Amino acid sequence: MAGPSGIIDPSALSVAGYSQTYPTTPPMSDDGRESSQPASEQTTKKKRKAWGQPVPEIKQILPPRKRAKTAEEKEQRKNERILRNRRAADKSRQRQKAAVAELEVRQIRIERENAALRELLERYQSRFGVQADFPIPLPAEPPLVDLDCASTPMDLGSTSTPAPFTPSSFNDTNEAESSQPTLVQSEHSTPIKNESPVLAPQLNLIHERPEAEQTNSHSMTSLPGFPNVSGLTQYPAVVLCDLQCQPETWAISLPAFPSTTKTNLGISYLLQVFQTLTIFHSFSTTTLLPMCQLFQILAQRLSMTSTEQDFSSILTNFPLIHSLISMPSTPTRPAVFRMKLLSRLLACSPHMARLLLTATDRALQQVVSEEGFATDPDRRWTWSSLMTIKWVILRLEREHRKIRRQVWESGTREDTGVPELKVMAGVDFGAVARSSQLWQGNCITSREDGGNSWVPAQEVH
DNA sequence: GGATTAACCAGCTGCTCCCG
DNA sequence: CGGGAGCAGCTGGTTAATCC
Repeated sequence: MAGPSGIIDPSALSVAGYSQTYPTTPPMSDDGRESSQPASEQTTKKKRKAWGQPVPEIKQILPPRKRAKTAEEKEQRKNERILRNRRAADKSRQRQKAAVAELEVRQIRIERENAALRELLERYQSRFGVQADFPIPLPAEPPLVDLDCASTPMDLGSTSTPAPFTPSSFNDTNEAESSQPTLVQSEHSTPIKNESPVLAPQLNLIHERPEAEQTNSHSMTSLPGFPNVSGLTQYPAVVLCDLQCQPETWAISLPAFPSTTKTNLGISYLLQVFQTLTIFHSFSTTTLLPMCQLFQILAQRLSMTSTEQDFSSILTNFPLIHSLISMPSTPTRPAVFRMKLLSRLLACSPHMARLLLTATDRALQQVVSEEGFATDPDRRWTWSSLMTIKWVILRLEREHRKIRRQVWESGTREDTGVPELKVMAGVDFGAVARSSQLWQGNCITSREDGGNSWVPAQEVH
């Protein structure tokens, strides 16, 4: 066998390893099958040698690439070739087995991951309900793609299950265009619903249409962490008014295979399914779970009982909050700053402004302390964005205090309604007014207790 | 010295044989 | 009968030998 340097390793050519396997006498002469062949057949069809023929011992080592001249050298080349070929065939089959084993392991792994993701999806659907046009997953036990039989991956999609997952939906240009973020102000009548492609349609908990509220009213209130208290418990959901996105943006369905192709599509199909599930899994872990966590915090009336744990969660999920409030411009859309979303977020809790300001400060420290701040345009944008958020929080909190004061004063006068103040653009007057009414009792109680548990954020800072 | 030729080589695969 | 293993043939790349 020729090594890397082209020198034949005599030990590699040794037939000692085969001496026990091969009989000393060729079986060809023993079984007589060779001799029983007609002469004409032997001449027309080349007869293979008997199985396990011994290879003669290598007498001399021929230099590599040196042409065999004599018959003896040619015979030796032939024998060397036989030995090399035996090893090569063995190696090839080992590789083949390893490849099959790897595919089997991969299949098991994908199936397990698929099951886990299905379970996760079911949990989300049981929590947030199922939207009619949201993709329905494949059956819990999808039929395995049998490459040997006539069934093709296409058959999987031809079941009665509607709208299976397909990554191809991500490539739908129309949908992609329709989901382009466009707005800054989060008004109801604006296409703001398209602004947050990072959010799943399952998060469309509170609809602005009464009928939609009725149909989905169970989704949020059925959660253990979302007590069914009208008013305050809706604020986290109200925040979501900004976050709604078109369900079709997230229509995930499995790729449609050309019906004519039947070979090797099973593995390709599995890989695509795996890719889709990975995308969904990433989305779940990076966005859905943090969002869910945030909403639970907001729903648990952190207004009066803000804890270190709440702050820790806000801090942990601050990048997500940041990305929802402020998005840099892209070649396809201008920069977005969701002022109204921030206003609604602050209206969720009297502590929210303080928590957000602290989280913003920490984020600012982190951005500035990292190396390359001055040269990295992305980091500079983050810094300016955080500074903007900080300034807006302070401005909004000032406006919110005006509104709260107005609400409380009108409440003490037992007026029938709260006259709308002239407030800064971007302030969600309604959300702040409603939250103020809800907190009023608690704050009064706190004051009566002689405590000073609630202090407006701006007074804290 | 460049072009051509043929041996060499590795890898793969269908066929066949052998064995448990 | 299924699986392991060897043989033969094929393919594509490399390289020594040969020719002009």
